[in-house]
Amino acid sequence: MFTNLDTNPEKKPRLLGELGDLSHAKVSSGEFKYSRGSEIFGQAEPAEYIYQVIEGAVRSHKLLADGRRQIGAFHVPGDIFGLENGDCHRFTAEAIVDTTVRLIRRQSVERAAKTDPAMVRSLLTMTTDNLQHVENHVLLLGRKTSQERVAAFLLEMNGRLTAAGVMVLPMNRRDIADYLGLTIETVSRALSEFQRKGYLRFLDPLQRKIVVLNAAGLAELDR
Amino acid sequence: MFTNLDTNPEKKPRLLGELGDLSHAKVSSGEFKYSRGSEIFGQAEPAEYIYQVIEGAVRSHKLLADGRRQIGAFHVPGDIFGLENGDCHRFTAEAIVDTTVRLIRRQSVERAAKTDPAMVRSLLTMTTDNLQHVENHVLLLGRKTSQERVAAFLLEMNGRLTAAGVMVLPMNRRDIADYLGLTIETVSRALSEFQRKGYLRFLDPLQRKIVVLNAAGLAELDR
DNA sequence: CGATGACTTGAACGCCATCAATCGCTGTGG
DNA sequence: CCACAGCGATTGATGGCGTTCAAGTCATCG
Repeated sequence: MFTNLDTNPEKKPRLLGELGDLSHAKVSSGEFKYSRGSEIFGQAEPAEYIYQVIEGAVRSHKLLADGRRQIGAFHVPGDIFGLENGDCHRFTAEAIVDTTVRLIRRQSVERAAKTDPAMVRSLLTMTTDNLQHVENHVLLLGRKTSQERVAAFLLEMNGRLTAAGVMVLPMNRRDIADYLGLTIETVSRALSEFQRKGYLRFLDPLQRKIVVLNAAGLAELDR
Repeated sequence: MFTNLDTNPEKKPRLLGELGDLSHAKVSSGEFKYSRGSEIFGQAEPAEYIYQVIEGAVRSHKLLADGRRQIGAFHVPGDIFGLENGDCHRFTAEAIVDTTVRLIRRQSVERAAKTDPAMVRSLLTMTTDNLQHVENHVLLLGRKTSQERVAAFLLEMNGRLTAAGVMVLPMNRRDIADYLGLTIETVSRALSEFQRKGYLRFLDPLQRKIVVLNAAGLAELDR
């Protein structure tokens, strides 16, 4: 699954390259800031823009009628989100911390796609990457134990937001729990267990700054 | 989620239309039969073909090292599966019953896509539909109770393979359980419970032929 | 300071998994 | 034809993993 065990991988993933495709073309784009906790778009709203995180972090989620929440993905700098083929957003997106995003008018992408086949290709590639992530998440949610889930989460985030050997999580335990289909207590217990095993170390009292000491050990647990 | 409550919907979903796009174009295709239980392609194998179910049923799954299985989707007549953007299959696909599929050389689709922008569009639409299904499944696996999962499954299948008011499930309880992230016993208990409530009726001793008597009741449970 | 929010830790509960027995049907061979 | 094995499914008993409920700690902020 998330087999990226590097402690210091390339910062910007290929999606930035993809947006390169979008941005150099004749598509209009601008920037916008969202403060911590604010909604960027809501589920079932018409999709007017496509977004790319410049700074900060975003979560995309679905809600059940009684408030149960499932987070589908976290978006960190470089990631594109809110890309829809249909007319409406299928998730609600919120800024986890103060966040700057680039906005691209969906209409202008559509227009560009009409004349530029490479653009449609690009959209297809991004959608497929997205699909692949969600498919792996289905396996995690359907069949993995709580420890395996938390280990997988750490490995995923370790690959995506580690700098100078330290991973700084922008999201709280509730967000993690709702991403992994668990409760905050279970997430907390798994993290404590990993610490006791010497797989990781916390650098701050809030325990959001994490050094992974034994990625192979975590990968062993994930499997 | 799966809000199709019709007991007798259009047999062939839009995907057939999509493949229409594929088949009328200059892409080579043929037919092939797989017997019950046989593998159509394996995870991580190079993707040489794209498939459409003509008759029968197919399951796509991922495995963990110790044998735990997660079924990502069931494919019934009209459905396309095995469509990859990358080089390799991300699931293993097996025939649930004796099954006839149409094979389309992936290469010929790729070639057609180079010259025909509508073809890429078509691929994008199919991938997006796929993505949407998996996104809903993530919510189900992450946050729904066992009864809600089974109810959602029944409603989904009711929309896809009901004829003359009767839904005939091609898959056994193990397949259903591995699709819903449950055990066969839990699936069985939920179905018995629904029968007791008068939401459905079994027509055969194997309890694969089902008449849904109260789809609204099931939808209530799903939510 | 007292209040609040994020996180951890402990104890008890409950949903679903596990283990096991049984039922009904199918196919096979004496 | 019947005995019997085998498969798929249901049903019951029990147990465990993760949830729920409840403190408790620590840091921040008014």
